[in-house]
Amino acid sequence: MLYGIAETLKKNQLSITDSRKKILELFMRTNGALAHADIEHQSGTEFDRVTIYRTLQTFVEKGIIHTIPTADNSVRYALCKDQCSAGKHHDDHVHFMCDACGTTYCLDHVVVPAVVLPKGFTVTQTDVVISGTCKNCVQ
Amino acid sequence: MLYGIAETLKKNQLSITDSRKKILELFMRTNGALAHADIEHQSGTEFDRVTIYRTLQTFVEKGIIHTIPTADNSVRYALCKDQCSAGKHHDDHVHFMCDACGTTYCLDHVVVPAVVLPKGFTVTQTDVVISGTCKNCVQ
DNA sequence: AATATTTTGCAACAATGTTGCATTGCATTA
DNA sequence: TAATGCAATGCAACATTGTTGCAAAATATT
Repeated sequence: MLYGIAETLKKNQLSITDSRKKILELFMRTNGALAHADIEHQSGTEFDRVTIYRTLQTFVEKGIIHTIPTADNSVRYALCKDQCSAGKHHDDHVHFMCDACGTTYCLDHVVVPAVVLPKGFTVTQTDVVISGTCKNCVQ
Repeated sequence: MLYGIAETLKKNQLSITDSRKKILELFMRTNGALAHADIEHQSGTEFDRVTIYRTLQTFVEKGIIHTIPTADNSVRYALCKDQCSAGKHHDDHVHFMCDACGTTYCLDHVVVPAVVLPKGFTVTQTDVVISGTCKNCVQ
């Protein structure tokens, strides 16, 4: 992680509040992606559900985190790397979701191969979503 | 489309009912993918919401339709081609969702490039989700 | 046509997400 | 560092989406 918590919030012109610090910290401590429910549980009853929703929204808008499409259409969020900027997220991104444990990985070092589209289609974002068994769940 | 409506239902050992016929017909008439809401609107007040949910579930289980992961995590369904079988869906699939009109296309003829994963990861399904502007929305 | 099986609709509920508004907390400036 | 302005929070209420149990209706089977 290149920036600290307070630093990241300041850089994005966000007030430094307890909920934002805690939620951002949670993302920085977590290797994979988080669902809203994960955050709600892990932060206890400390914050209102609405605050968590709004915080996640804000983080997405600022390009601090991004949403991950999953095969089961559950909403998950993960920290963005540097190439993310507000509004415009990663153009290429491989995500892996384990069918067994549900952990979602950002495989940033895996190269997304170029896809050739029919004429008339313009690409703004390519997501590769892989489901399967992760290294911790293979026996 | 290779099979007719009644034929498809029979083949999958499903009773032929009004809701199933109507919903399957809707999918066959539609080029892109459908969200639950689309189906609810297009079939009017004819069927109960619950019936639509259950019909979609059944179709997914039988391999008649499949769900499509989208960048905005909305749930969409589309007809499966022949290679789909119950439980085991397409291994490779490119979907395109237009940011402008929301239409979701199954680009079956577009080849999904192989992705090399780190050791210990086993793949069961690869989805490529592309967002952008479709051929009807480019000016 | 009669019976067995499946599917449907209703009601109730659970989970997820959104909005408005008063209160609280943060940041700014003097 | 105290006072002020602005932004974020919590609460309540609501909207949407999805699920479950069960009696009634429709379909399939004999």
